[in-house]
Amino acid sequence: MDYSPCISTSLDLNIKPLRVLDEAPKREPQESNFMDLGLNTSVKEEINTGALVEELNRVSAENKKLTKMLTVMCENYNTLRSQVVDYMSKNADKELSPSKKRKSDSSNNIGDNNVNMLTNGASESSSTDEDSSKKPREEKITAKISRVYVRTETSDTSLIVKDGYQWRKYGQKVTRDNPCPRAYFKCSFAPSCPVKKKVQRTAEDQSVLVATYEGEHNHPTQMDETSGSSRCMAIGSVPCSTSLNSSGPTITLDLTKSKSPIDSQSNNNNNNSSNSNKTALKPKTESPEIQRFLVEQMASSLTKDPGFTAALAAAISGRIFHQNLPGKW
DNA sequence: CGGATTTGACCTGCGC
DNA sequence: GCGCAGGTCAAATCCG
Repeated sequence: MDYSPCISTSLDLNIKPLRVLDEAPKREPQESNFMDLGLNTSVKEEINTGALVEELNRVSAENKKLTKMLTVMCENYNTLRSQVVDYMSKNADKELSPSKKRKSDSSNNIGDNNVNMLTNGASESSSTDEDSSKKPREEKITAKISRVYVRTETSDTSLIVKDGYQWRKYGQKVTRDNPCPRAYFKCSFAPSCPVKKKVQRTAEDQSVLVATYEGEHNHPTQMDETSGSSRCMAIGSVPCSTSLNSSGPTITLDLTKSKSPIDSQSNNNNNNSSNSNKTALKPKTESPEIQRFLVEQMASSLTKDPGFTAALAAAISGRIFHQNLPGKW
């Protein structure tokens, strides 16, 4: 994942309404009052323009610097995340290879078993054949298996993984290799939906729930039902949702919240459209059109906000004003 | 009262 | 064939 190319971090501060650059000669009368230092108009304007250009260069250099810092941060985040993914994969292999595992089980977790975990959210997916021994052969082949790791509060004893679907618990069992009970769920949102889910805490870290999904939903999520086909509840204002559907996981980041991006992405599983081994845990990489749309939405939200534009105008004019006063800044 | 959850019994597949 | 373990069923129970 690479966030930096997705969104340009350069601020396109459209300060035209302020008329400080291209319309400096047409300054308002009151504007000249506080800068009248006895110089003639053309000299003053020259000085002001030069100062503005200088300031603009400075701000754009600062902007570049911040962009670079953000890129570095993203890279560091990616590196750390991949380390976590590796670590979890190793742990999952260990956990799922007891000596007396059933034949079908032990063969499942070799190979394309992508397991991921986020520190506080959910994650991941893969297509494995896990737990398929009970099913007829054709189901074994076609059933899509994915696994999601969800970190919960240790005090939270419920085996509930919120993923946008409605589940009905039909059984619970204590398994041999894990003292924590495993809960069995069926999708109850659509009566004909064949999807099943197993949820169990990991033996190593009981704050981590492992949800194993089996099959494909033949219906939309509840969120899809209530808000149309859009998986994002409000792209322009308060965007954030996570959901699963038959075509794969959907992650929408809520940029208005202070939580870390990690918290906002979850349930990145069920890449059912393909059986190939996927790199899990990617936030949904939208098409360039959608990315552009999101950026435009953000920009328009900001520019339409009178408070923001007023504050921006005040800040810029304030800095310009102060720069023309010696001893300040 | 109806839907969801719990839980013991039963079923099925696998290893020995 | 037997025993074990995981998965499912369904009656009992809970809860809003």
